[in-house]
Amino acid sequence: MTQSPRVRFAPSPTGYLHVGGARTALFNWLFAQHNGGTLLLRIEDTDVERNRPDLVDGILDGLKWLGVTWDEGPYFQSQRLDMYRAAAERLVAGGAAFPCYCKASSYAGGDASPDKEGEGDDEGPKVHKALPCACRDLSDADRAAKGREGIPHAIRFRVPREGTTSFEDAIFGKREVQNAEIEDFVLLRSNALPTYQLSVVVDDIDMRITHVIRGADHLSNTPKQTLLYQALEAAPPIFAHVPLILGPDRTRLSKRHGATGVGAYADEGFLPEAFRNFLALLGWAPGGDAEFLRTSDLVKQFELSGVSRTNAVFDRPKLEWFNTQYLQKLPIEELVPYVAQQLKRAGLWQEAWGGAEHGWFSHAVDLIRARTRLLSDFSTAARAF
RNA sequence: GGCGCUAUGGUGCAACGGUUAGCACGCGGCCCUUUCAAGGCCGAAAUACGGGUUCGAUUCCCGUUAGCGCUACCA
Repeated sequence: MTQSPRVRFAPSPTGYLHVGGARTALFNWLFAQHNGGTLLLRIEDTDVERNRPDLVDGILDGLKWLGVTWDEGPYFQSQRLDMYRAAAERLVAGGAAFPCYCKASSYAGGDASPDKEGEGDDEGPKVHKALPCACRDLSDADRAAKGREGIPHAIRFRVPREGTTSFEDAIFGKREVQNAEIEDFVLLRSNALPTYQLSVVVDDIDMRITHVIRGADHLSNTPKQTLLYQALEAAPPIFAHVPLILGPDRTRLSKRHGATGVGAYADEGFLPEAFRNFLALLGWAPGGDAEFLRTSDLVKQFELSGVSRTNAVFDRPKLEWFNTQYLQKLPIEELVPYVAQQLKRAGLWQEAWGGAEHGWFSHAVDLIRARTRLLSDFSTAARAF
């Protein structure tokens, strides 16, 4: 029986809501809207080092500006720690995970670069080979001894040494990897805080998520999560990894590329709907040549099958073109509120324009819009009055 | 280094074995306009490379190259 889908957007508060996150949020929202599903918002704040609680409001504001509304949450992983610890204990008890007493910096089980000895691996971590550390096969007595010594430990997943793990991705198709390629990843850090792999799976199971729509940077780690679903005896959701958004130099979009937080676009005077239209077309197409798609069209036509597998470059000129189009074509009564808001922010607003002179005001907006590209252009024009 | 993903003009997409390879942004030119935008018309510009499979490959397979991702007690 197919019940209505449940999806989630799960940002971590380590920065503002950037363009890539905004598009992931938009796709989740469009998917939920199109299918009559539910969108939950979950804050993944388990990394105490990088986590900045003060950034959460900014992310929520960004989503609100974007027009991405959620039905449940926000949930905070930092308030659900007991659940992750219980899951980790369950896995250890069942033999699917084990305590690891290695120091974080000297763990020998990763499969990172086994490059040549001698050449300056300066501050670089130890050379790794895909071999499990000894902790994996410690006897109960040895573990008890380590425990008595008070040696801190992390909990690692016991990845099968043989066989393969596979999952189905709605965008990339069937994926299969050799288990031997997967290291015994950490579930619970020695400070008892969960890693992404553990918390994301525990939450997605608990929150009954049916479709995990997220950035393709998570594609390679999905087998680990598949293994966790199996160990936790839960059915995995349908995964849908969307390609990444790159800067003009084809590297991952970052602060170096200028404004990457959606708040900056709001400040500059972009219309949310134009931004949505532009963003939706970065990695997705309805199948034909149609481009000017109002949000209602986007909702109507959005399908995971139309999502591309190729990374896309963020093209600002095109975003500006979309904005100009919306500025010209939006029904005047839809545009006026945005202009009013813009003028208020610029301190140029006059109360009468919202009351007695409303008719005149909207007529003026209609005349001026023809030569504007950004909402902020109205401020420039308004100073003339 | 290992593993994986991807590959159509500068950019975003369409074409999911058979098209003169289409649309849009941007760029150039012309028209319109007192000017600037918007709009209209025209133009330059692409299937990364090499092998296969096939009557026929942008499309399917293999290799090369390039880019990206993962390989953290980040997410």
